[in-house]
Amino acid sequence: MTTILEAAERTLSRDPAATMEQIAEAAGVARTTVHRRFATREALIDALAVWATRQFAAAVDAAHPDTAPPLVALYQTTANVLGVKVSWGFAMSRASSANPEVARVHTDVRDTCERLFRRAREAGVLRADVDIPWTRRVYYALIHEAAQSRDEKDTDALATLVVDTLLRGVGTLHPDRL
Amino acid sequence: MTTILEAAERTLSRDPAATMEQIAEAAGVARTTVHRRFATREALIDALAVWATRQFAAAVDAAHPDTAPPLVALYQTTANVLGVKVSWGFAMSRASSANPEVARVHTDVRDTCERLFRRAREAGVLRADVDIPWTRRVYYALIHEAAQSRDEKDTDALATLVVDTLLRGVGTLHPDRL
DNA sequence: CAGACTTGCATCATCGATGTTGCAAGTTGT
DNA sequence: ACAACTTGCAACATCGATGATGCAAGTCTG
Repeated sequence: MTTILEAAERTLSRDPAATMEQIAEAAGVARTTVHRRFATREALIDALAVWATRQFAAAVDAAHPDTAPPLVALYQTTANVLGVKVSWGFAMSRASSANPEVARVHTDVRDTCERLFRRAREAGVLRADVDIPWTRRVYYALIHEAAQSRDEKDTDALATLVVDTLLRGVGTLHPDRL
Repeated sequence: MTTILEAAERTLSRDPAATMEQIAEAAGVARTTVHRRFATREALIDALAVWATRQFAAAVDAAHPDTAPPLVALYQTTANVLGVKVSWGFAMSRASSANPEVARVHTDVRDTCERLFRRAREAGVLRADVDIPWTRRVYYALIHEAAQSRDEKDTDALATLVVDTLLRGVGTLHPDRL
């Protein structure tokens, strides 16, 4: 059951157009067996998205993004999300899914994320002039990029790298002086 | 001729799995006409990639990334590349193309980019401890993200945003103090 | 105007992926 | 050992996309 979902994730993250045959092969079962559990290809991808999205929601939740101090929350959320994203990269990329539960979680997380950044800005962690939606998009992009280096570093190191890069950038210029 | 390529870009950037039919429709011609110019779908995408890649190479070249002062080169390259990427986003995403010319340009640009960042680091524009490949990946991701906001801002404003975010991040923390 | 060329349209063949079903063999639980 | 369930396999039907072709109508050029 989850064997097939894991195989689908592995296969589809390499090639989003992979066939049911390839997925079945990766799972070590016959194609008809896959079809017995998931009537259509769409149903399979949907189930995959739901499965990963629940873990995503749990990961965000566990970081207390609305209550912990902004910097702590940011780091913790990043680490938790990276943990999920490394294993479920394809499934999590299906943010604009037809499935209402999946769509809901993603917009909720997006809102939570922007709330967190607003708190961070008010706390003086972010500069007063930064644009919140842009900040969120950059943050997502950094997480995505970091998740591609699954093999090189562990989740905590990656989270540090992401937060560090997001807050300080890579330059030497002092924030007040540019 | 370029009409079809432009239509293909428009259509495929919205849906990478779009059919020849949809592309033809977007170009305002019959599907058979498309097939007369481009024998196969693959050939069409290849031609599209080549076309965009040449503009990409020219855009990078025009910014003198190897000779201008690092910060100037970085800004100029960003602006030029954004100009191309906004119009040819799909075609430029085909970096790992089977076509040797396309592949060549992309690896060349990648190298040029890392050289530029190394120069910037030596000039003290980047911190001494930053990882060059990671910096480049973040830079690419920022450009990609900025290119999605085609409508909201002009290329120059986007380039400023990208370079600014890359160098300073969004936080208040002083680089030396974290 | 005449010839060369391009286009649209209708048609056809092919192919790969999807989804279904029946059956035999194997596994699991009692 | 027996019943219920699951799996693999083979076969089949269907569908959409791709690619090819012939022909008639239109455009452009000399």
